[in-house]
Amino acid sequence: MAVAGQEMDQKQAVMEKPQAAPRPGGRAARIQAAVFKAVDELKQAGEELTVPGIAARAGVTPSTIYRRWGTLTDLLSDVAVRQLRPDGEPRDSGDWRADLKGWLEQYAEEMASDPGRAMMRDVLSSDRPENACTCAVYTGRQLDIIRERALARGETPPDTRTIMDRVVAPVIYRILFTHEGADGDYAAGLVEGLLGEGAPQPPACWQELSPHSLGG
Amino acid sequence: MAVAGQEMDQKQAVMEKPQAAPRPGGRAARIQAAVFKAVDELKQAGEELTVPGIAARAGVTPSTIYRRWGTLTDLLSDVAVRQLRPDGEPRDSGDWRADLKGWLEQYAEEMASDPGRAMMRDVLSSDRPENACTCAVYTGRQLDIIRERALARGETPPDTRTIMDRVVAPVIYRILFTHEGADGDYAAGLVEGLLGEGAPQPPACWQELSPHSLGG
DNA sequence: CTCTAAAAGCAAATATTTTGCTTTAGTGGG
DNA sequence: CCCACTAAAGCAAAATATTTGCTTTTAGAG
Repeated sequence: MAVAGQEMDQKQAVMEKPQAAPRPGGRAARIQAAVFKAVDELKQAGEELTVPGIAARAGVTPSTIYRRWGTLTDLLSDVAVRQLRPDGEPRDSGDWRADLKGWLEQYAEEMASDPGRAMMRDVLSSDRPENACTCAVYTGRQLDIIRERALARGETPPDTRTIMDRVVAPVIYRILFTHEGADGDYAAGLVEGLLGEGAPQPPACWQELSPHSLGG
Repeated sequence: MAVAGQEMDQKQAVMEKPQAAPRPGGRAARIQAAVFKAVDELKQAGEELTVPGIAARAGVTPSTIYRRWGTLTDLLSDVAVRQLRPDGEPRDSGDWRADLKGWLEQYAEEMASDPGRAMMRDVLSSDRPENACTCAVYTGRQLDIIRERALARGETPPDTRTIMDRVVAPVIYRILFTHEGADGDYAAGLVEGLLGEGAPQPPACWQELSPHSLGG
């Protein structure tokens, strides 16, 4: 029983448990795919999304899910990041401002939609900071693309961090915290304001506090 | 049994079920307080926060909690908003930039702390948009105070919406999505950049995608 | 081909959530 | 002040979900 102690230690030192992608191509991957698909389908169907339900649909036993993901929340978080991955590059219109406006408008619309909100919530609800971070990385990459093209054309776009701060962050904040959409005008206004002054639309939600549960 | 139909209808038309504060001052309020206190205490103690556990500590039956709040998530959301209520006014230093920097630095630190993150997560995880909205309102009010004072002194601060977009949103986005803190320099940089150009610190988190669950 | 270890299946044990019914506590009318 | 009424709490049984110990399968290494 105590045969290969040192070798074990070496192995453990090297291994870095990559959460949910152990032996790529094998059974693990198949099951992961089945589970993700099951979640997608149940979401589509408007079903209730319970672990037993997902397991049944995936043809898998619940304990498999519990052991791999821990909680429903974490599973949904993983599913959401996957769905948030951008499917293509931002359109190239020959001008970075236009590119950015176009991209942002679509991005804002997606994120403000009910499924978009749900995905963000799922990502943020789990205790997996990597997932939230991945979302930001995806966004940053899209912006980088717009930016690289601009630089190649000799334009001088602000750096990605600035765009995140000035344009992405306000849109997301608005969606998450004010329950307002972030419509085209608002988005365009943010882009206009990117360099120098800019104060577009007024807010709305913060007129009245819900008395709700604030009593004490 | 069908005696007072019309009167019933009138009553129902007037009532607007205010989620969790029904007959103020009575039993309902006492129980709400007991439950909130129980949650606080268990959080303090680092306990696990289950509905049965909270119910036990509050001296209440679990079904009471389930019927009033629906889910643990919603209860925690309510608790979190209460804790996020600001305890005082921002300091008055005689200059709005300084006020804002001071306030923001403290705000960012609070929100970036583990309890702060947990509270934001709790608020955003529930399907109670009012709660998230309330957070934004609280923040807006603090900013309004700084701003009103500035106006009274004859200064010309940007409007609250702009401050939210340019200063609050980036800080929160950073905390939620990049798992970085938002330190004093970063915050100060945002305030400096409020009018005109400004591009402080570099990011960090978005160097590498976690391979985790992005396989397919 | 065999051996090993990680991961899946299975089923029993726990824990949680939901639900129907009963009891209690505020509220308004007499 | 007492009574009737209603909303909410308590209780306990039923339904669900989660955890856990053990067995079986499977992919990969020798």
